[in-house]
Amino acid sequence: MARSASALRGQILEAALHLFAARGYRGTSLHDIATVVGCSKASLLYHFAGKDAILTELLSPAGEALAALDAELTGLGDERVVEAAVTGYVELALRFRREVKIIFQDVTEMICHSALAGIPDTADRLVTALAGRSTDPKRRVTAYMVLGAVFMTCASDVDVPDDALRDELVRGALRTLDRAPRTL
Amino acid sequence: MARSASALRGQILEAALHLFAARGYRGTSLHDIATVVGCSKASLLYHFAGKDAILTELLSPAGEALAALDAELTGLGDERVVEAAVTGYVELALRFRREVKIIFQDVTEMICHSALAGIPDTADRLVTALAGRSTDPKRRVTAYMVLGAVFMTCASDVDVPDDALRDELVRGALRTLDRAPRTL
DNA sequence: GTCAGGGCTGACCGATCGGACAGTTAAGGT
DNA sequence: ACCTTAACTGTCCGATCGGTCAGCCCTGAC
Repeated sequence: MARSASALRGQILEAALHLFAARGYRGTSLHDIATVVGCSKASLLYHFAGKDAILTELLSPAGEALAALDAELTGLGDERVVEAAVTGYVELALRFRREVKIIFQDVTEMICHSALAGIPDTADRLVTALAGRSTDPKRRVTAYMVLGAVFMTCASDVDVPDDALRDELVRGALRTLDRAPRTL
Repeated sequence: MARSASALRGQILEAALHLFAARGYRGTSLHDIATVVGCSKASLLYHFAGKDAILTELLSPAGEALAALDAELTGLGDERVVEAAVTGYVELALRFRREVKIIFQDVTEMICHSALAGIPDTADRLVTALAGRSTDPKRRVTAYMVLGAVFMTCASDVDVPDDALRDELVRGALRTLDRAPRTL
C-alpha cells in the first residue's frame, strides 16, 4: 500500500535513531528496525543504500556542525579560542545528545555486560563518592565529568609518561570538582 | 603436540588482550585469536567456555580492583572521600589502561568510521584548541579530559535540565582547563 | 482501459560467527 | 607394552546478518 511519497523514510530514520541509541549500531539489525517501523527489511534497503547509509544520514548533521565549529575556531586568537571551544563543544554535545548516545552505547553495553555484573552499581557509588556524597545535581554532573575525563584520557594515545599523566589527571579532576587551588 | 600444562592459555589471553584493544571485542573473532596464537579455534573453546569467558577473565582483575576501591571508599568520611576517590580511580584507570582501551575501542571505531571521515582530524584540532594551541603535553592532557568529560556526561542519564547542564559543563570544563570563568 | 513507474515485499543468497563433537596425538603412571 | 587422560584439532552445524532480485500492487497520466 504505497505510502505517500516516502513518508517511510522519515519513520525509518526515527526508528533507527531510537534503536541505535538504545542498543547501539552493531546491536541493532535491519530486521529490528523494520519490525519497529512495520515494514519489510527489503524496504529499508530500497530507501537507503545500506545500514551504513542510515547511520551516516543520522550522524551527518552532527558532523557538519562539528566541522562548522572547527572552521569558526580557526579564525580566533590563542586566548579567545579556549573559551569558544569549550562553549561551542558543550553546545554541540548537548544539541546532538542522542547522537552522542549512539556513539557511546557500545561502551555502556560493554560495561554492563562484562566480567562483574556489579560494575554499574559500583560506578554509581563511585560517582556518589566523587560528588562528596552530595545530592546536589550540579556536583553529580561534575562527578560524571571526572569519570569520563579520566576514562577517555586513558583510552587515548597521549604520549605522556604514566607518572606525569597520573599527576595531571588527579590535578585536573580535583580542579573539575572545584577541590583544589587553581594555580598551575 | 600437547604443549606444557596449558601454556597456550596464557598465549590465548595475551593475544585476545591485544586484539580486543586493537579491534574491539565484537570486532575480533575467535578465528582471529586462533590465527595469532597459532592454534585452532576449537582449541580456544577447549581452554575457555566461550568468547565471553575470555573477555571476563581479561576484565576480572580490573573489576575486582574497582570493587576493592569501592569497599575502601565506604569507610571514609564525606570530606576525605573525594580525594581518595579521585586518586584511587585515576590509579585504577592507569593500571588497567589496556582494559579501558578494550571497553572504549568500539567508540573509537565508531567515531573513525561514521558519517564524515574528517571527524578524527576535527577532534584533534578541537583538542588543540581546548589546549589553547599550546604544545605543552600537560595542557593537551587536560584538553582530552574535557573532551571525555562532556562526552560521557551527555551520554549519561543525569536528570538535569539542559540549561543547567550546559552551564555546569562549561564551568566544569573551564575549571579543568584551569581557566576559571571571569564573570557569572 | 492501459500503460509506466515508484513504492514495496517475500524469498533467497553468501558470508561470518560462535559453538559442538568425535577423533587424534603425546605424555605419564602401572 | 598397556591404559588413562589431558591437550588439541578438523569438520560440521545452526543462527544471524547484510544485501540482492524478480515481481506484485497501487496510482496517475494518457
